[in-house]
Amino acid sequence: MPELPEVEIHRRRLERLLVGRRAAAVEVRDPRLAAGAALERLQRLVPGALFAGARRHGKYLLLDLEALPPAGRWVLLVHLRMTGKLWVDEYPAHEPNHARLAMALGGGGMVWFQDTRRFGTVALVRAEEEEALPELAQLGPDALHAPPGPAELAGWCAGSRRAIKLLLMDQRLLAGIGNICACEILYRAGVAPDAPAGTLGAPELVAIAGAIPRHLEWALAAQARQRLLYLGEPGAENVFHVYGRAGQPCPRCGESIVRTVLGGRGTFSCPGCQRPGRAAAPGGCRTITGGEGGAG
DNA sequence: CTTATCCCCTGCCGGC
DNA sequence: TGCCGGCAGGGGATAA
Repeated sequence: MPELPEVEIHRRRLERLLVGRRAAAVEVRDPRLAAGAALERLQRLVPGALFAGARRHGKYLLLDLEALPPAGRWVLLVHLRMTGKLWVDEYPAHEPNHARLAMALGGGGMVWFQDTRRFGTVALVRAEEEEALPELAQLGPDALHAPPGPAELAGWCAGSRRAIKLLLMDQRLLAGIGNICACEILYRAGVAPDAPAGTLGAPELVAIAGAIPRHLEWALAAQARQRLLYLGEPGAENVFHVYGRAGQPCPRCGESIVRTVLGGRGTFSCPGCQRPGRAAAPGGCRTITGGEGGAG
C-alpha cells in the first residue's frame, strides 16, 4: 500500500496534471467501489466539475471538486489502501489492468483508478462536511506536515505498554505511518519495534522524532528519483534498509536482519543495533544519511 | 484499553 | 509443469 510517501507522490502528480482541468464523464467499473446513492452522486456531480485542488492527510487523498452550479464544492475522498493507484494519462490512454473507475477529462485526458485488490475507497462528500467525517476527524496530525517532537511523542508513550511500532502506526495519533515506514523509522532510530512505548527514554524518543521526517524525506526523494508511484513496488529493487531483508546483513552493524510479527504484520529489524542503549543520535555516526539506499 | 485473529481481494513466489 | 500455502504496503469488525 501506499503509505504517506506514496500518497504524497500521488498528490504532487495530481496537482501537476489534474488541478485546473474539468471532468467530462465518470464510469464506475467496480460496483463495490460505488453503488446506489453514492454512484448516482458521482454520475450527477462529476461531469463538468473542476478539479480545484489536491490535498492529503495521512494516507487520504482529498481532491477538491467544484461542481457545476448550483451544486457547489465537493471533495473526492480517496484511500488507496493496499494496491490503489491514480493515473492521469492523455487520450487515448492505455487502460491499466484492474481499472475500477475511469474519468474522462475535458481536454481529452483520462483519469484511472486502478486497484488490483479492490480494497481502495472513493467517496464524494460535501466540502462543508469534510471536517465532520469520522474517518478524517479521528486522524492524528499528518506525519509529514506536523511531525511530533520528542515531547509530544513522550506524551503518547507515557504509561503505554504497546509496542512502539504499533503506536507509530496508530493513525489516531499520527497519520500516515504504515508498516514499511514504521520498520524503517525504528531502524534509523536504533529502537526495537517491540519495545513497550512507556519504557523508552529521552534518547530513544529524540531519535524516533528525528527519524520520522528523515525517513519520509528520504522515501519521497527516492520515489521521485525512480519515478515510482510505489517505492518497492513489485519488480522494483528493494531500496529499504531493513524492510524485506530478513537474513541479509544489517547495513549498519552487519548482524542478520530478522523478521518477526507484530500486530499481525511482518516486522523487520536488526537485533544488533535496535535495542536499549543503541538509540541513534541525530548526526551521530550511526545515523543513516539520506542518499542512496541501493537505488538503481 | 490492548491484543490477536479474521476478513475484505488478487497476484506472486517458493516449495514440493 | 502444476498445485498449494504463505505473504503483501490498508483498515474494520470481532473476540478475548
